Amino acid sequence: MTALSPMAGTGFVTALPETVRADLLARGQVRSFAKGQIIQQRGDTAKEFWYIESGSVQIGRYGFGGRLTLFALLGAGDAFGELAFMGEFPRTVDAIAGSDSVLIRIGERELWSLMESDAAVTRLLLKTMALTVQEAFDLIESSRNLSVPQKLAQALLQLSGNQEDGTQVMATQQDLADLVGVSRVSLGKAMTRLQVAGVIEPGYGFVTIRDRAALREMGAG
Amino acid sequence: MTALSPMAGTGFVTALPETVRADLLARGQVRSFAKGQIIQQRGDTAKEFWYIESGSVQIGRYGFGGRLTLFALLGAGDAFGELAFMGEFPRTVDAIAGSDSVLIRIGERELWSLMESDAAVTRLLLKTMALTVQEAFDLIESSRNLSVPQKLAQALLQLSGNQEDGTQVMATQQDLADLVGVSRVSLGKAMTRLQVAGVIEPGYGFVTIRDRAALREMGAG
DNA sequence: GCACAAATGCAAACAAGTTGGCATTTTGGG
DNA sequence: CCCAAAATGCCAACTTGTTTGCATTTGTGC
Repeated sequence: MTALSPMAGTGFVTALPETVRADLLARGQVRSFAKGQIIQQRGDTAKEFWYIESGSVQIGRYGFGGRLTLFALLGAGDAFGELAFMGEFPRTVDAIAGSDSVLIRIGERELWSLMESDAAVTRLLLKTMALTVQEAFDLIESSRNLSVPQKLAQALLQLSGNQEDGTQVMATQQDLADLVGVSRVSLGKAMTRLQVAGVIEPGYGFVTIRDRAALREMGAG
Repeated sequence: MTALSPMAGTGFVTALPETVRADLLARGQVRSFAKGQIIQQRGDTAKEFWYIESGSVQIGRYGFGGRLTLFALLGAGDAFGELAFMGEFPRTVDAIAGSDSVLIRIGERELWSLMESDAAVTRLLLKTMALTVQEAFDLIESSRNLSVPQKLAQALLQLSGNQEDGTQVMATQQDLADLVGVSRVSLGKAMTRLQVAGVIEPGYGFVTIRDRAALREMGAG
């Protein structure tokens, strides 16, 4: 049911005051995307800002030889697209619908006008981006210093958000492998290790979180 | 002579209009740091913003077992500290003087007031942070998909800024290893490979860039 | 110029992940 | 209910990088 991410939970939109949030979403347009459909591509000059109403979105880059580097798996309540918007350069990441999804598209004009009318929006945007940088640093640090099981534990922790034990994280082993940055084989092995430790239970296209506390334990040094 | 970085060159301060820049620096206080001295530490609640007048600064994290993960080697003209400032959370990275350095400290109040008096400053800050995120993503992508020689080539390219061939990058192999995220042994091997290819010339505490074009070539896929 | 610290070079044993290939299981659509 | 596609399990050879330890070179301060 859940599909959040290492970069999710910054919750820019959900952190907005309710009136502003409603205003923003009211100005947006609803768009549907089928699983696997491309929402944005590297090089696109469009500057929309997206809010995920339902479904999930993969943020990453298709590289050399079809190789995929995922930076985040976003879920309902998350937003993305602020980078090209703020940075004033073309999109530098691809976004693909991870499942059938409904997004709300907020145009450049709408967001700018909102920023001008409410300073809190700007400040929140800055804060959100600062958090994104920190999380990117976390990703780099763990990718360098942790073992695959540890990285998997961390990824699963964040993917499962703050849900209680028993939640299912909807992601295939390939998804997780692309996210963690290892081969499917290595990810499978790590999965088995977490399973025998009793902290997770692998499924077909999902993973059941059995023991978040233990998972947190394993993810640390 | 040069000591820039993977995250440098965003040049927030230097990109400011000259009058604004002078104003900002005038409001700051000059501070000197000896090589190896700690400028800021994880967990610090201070929110200063720093501008590097001369010298170099290492941005990273000391982890488990004294292990160091470097995110950037900054040089004169670079600025840092905007993350804790914007994000409103304690420092999440350590900053250490890589050599004897002179920094200009800009307090929280000064930066806020400047942001309020000039909207361009805010916009530039947003743009700078967006760039930082992109560069962090680049780091993640290359750390996953490139070989050590390729990563070293990229690091050296950025460390050497836009200087012409023949510049020296002031960094030890250990520095570069921490930056690239590999052991010193592996870095040494990669160094040798770039050397026999004729693109660089290793020194004692520095590396001479012989052929930037070829270096760029090697850094790509 | 000498002593000592810092930086580099090197080598073998070891650890971790990748690749490529194939078998098996599960799911969902007709 | 069956079939094709998707997802998972597994294996062996291979590649890459780490670790440990020590030798050598280079620079610096007295």
